[in-house]
Amino acid sequence: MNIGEVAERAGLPPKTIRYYEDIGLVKPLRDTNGYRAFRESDMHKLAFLGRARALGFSIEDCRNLLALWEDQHRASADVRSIAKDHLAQIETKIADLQAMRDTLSDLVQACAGDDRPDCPILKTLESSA
Amino acid sequence: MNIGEVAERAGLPPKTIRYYEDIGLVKPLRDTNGYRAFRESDMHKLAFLGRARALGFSIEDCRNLLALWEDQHRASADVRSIAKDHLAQIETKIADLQAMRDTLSDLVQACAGDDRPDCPILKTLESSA
DNA sequence: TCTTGACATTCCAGTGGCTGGAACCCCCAT
DNA sequence: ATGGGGGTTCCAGCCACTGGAATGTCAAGA
Repeated sequence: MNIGEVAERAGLPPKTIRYYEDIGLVKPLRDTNGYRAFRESDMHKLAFLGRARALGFSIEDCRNLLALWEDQHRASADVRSIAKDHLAQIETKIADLQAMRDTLSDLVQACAGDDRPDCPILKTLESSA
Repeated sequence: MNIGEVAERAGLPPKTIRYYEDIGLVKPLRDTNGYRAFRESDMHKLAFLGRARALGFSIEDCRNLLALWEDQHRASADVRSIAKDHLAQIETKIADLQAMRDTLSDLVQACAGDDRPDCPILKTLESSA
């Protein structure tokens, strides 16, 4: 399988796949012409990576998840722990963003948005958000 | 005012302030010894930037907000428009993160997290999230 | 006066996770 | 032979810093 087909099937851009090889996440074989030759197993790994990345896992998390996935003797606790940590980070991010949103939303509400210079948004940025 | 004091008062690391000068957001004077000499006005700009960044505005947004702030004849509509666009992006990010959180939360719930290899998290990553 | 230590300076490199682009090679159909 | 659509490599850039090295400056204490 060439990179184009894998890209199609895994739903990842070829560039990303090359990058993943670069950083050692997949190790496709090579045809005599130098083209990457992906096995089914490479495809599955890439699809796995695509899904993990879509859930926001970092590349390093993905690397670890992949290793656990391939390890028959893994403990599900290890997987769960990675996911839980990640979940906590996401919760934090959501909370941060919600705080921003609330503030911003108030400010946008309060601003007339006309052609006059008077602006509560700038006033707030000027001194204490 | 030296960079250390400004950093303290504006709540930004010295490195960040140097960076902001690099990209032209502030233009402090220089003492004869080569040290940056910040005026009160530089300090206020930096504090403004710190608050805008804390609300998640991009550097380019900050640049524009700063220009509007300094423009006596600005229209508040221009400020509001930047804030509204940014707000919309934040809403999108929140929604994305919430979707991730929901999925992850379900998966973490479903995973026993013991020493056995059976793991619904990996199963999901293996085929369709 | 000398030294120490806390400041300051510049410049280069790295972070994460790609993405764009240039310059080139390969293969198949016309 | 030619054209087009693959593939390859490598280098650079994105964003917003951050770390670190090598060096310079200043004020206070022995």
